[in-house]
Amino acid sequence: MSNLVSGTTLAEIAALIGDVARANMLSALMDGRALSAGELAYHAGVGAPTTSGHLAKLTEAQILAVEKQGRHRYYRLATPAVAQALESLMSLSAEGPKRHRPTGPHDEAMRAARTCYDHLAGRLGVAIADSLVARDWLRLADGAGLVTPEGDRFLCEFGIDLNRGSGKGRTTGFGARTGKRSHETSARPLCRTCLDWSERRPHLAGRLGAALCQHLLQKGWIERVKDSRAIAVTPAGSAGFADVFGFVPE
Amino acid sequence: MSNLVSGTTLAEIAALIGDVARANMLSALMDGRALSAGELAYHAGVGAPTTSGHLAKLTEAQILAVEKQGRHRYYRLATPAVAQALESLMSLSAEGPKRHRPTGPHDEAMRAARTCYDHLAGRLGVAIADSLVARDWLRLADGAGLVTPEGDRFLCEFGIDLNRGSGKGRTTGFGARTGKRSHETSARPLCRTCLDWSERRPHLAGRLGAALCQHLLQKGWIERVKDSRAIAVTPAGSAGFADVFGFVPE
DNA sequence: CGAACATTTCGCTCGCGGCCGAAGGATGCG
DNA sequence: CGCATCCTTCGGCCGCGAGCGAAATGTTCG
Repeated sequence: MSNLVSGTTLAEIAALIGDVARANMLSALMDGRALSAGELAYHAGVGAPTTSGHLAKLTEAQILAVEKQGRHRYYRLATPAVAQALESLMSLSAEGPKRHRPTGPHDEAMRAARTCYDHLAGRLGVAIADSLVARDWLRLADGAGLVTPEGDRFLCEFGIDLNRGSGKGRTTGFGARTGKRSHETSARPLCRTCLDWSERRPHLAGRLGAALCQHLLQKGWIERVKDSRAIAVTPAGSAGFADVFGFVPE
Repeated sequence: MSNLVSGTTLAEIAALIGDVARANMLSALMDGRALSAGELAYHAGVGAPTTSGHLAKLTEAQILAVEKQGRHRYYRLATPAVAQALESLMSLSAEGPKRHRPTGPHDEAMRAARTCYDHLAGRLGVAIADSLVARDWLRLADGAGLVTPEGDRFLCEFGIDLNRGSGKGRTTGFGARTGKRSHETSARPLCRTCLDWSERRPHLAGRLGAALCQHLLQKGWIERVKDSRAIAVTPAGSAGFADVFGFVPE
């Protein structure tokens, strides 16, 4: 055999994700928040001891980070790169026409709108991306997005300033580090797109995606659904999306 | 438990990758070429029957595509999305400072320069990206890259026209499909970056990355190393890189 | 056609790893 | 303090699936 190193490490990391219990935990953590071991046990559908073992492995592999708070231990995805890897795996799994997924009611809510780590996904996320593109505020190509000057102006008015720290710099994290000319590097705001696993179309990720999601939550247009990654559009949001983005979010 | 669907499907796909033999096969296929079942058996380090079973599973899951040619069966990664997912998993596995990897000689060649599906990675890939950024021909931010007008001019002179089909449109594949305004969408060439698993720094992927790799091969500056994803820089390449990109490729 | 080769199917073994119950820290609260 | 809660460690059970050898299928030659 030839390249041992990449094969085994790839297998190690994938095997950690490739267990139903652990995958359920990771899915639950995909909304970017931290959950306690007990909550994760519930999501995974296994007992506490089993959960503990899984979490130890995932933490050891730096897939999760842990923060102890009193007698609870809160686990979260260690880095944005982890979220990105998980998302790309999920889009793969949607590939085959295969057997139809049961599509429970809970599932349907997720398809409509959900968070994907720090940004919006589902039909809502795709619709927002489409809207920005249709207005020529954003141009997508090759897995990346470029905010046009008009788009930048709109976002500014809307309350998002990409050139400042609105997204808290949590994303992949270059741009500031690449050269010593960080001020110049992001002269034109960029963003990353992310292939939506339910819609099979791109939605907005990266700094822009995170800033948008945060801003919409803050504006009260959308809100998190308890105990789920699903997102609900408020009445104010319905009006707002129609008015500003030109679509009615179902 | 909450979201069954995403968890189980995520686990299914990850478990397929999370086996040493299969991961080795996938790693071997990461150079974008198609390999026969026999060759894959060799790379995986297992016997022919075992290999056959693995390949059947991977094909069934649409991770691989198969093409029969005579008495051989050639397998390749089914889509660019698969390559992207694998790459993101590999960058994850490099995260931990953990135990030092053995770093065999073969491995060292891969770290110096290798192909990553359809583009260049390793120190060479990173150096090219750095060079383009340093000359302000390319700006990186947020996992995406933007070719500046000067950069576009340089690439054109160099023999790469991003606005035409130099990359054969094999990448993630938006841009042409998103709106009906494909001609306008790529008014300013974009590209995707890819976090190098050995260097922990971004290199160029997407259309630009693929076009560059292809062009450098064609120019004879680099060539594939037999039976490996490693890439060797030719004498012509050494001179060329120093001349055009301003660095000596070791 | 028959020999050589590539790949698959079948039947089997065996070891890794997920799972739980019980017991052992750790932390908070009255 | 003493009890309740949250989490972990330990020991043991058990099933899934990777692996191989032998034989079947298919394909290219001479």
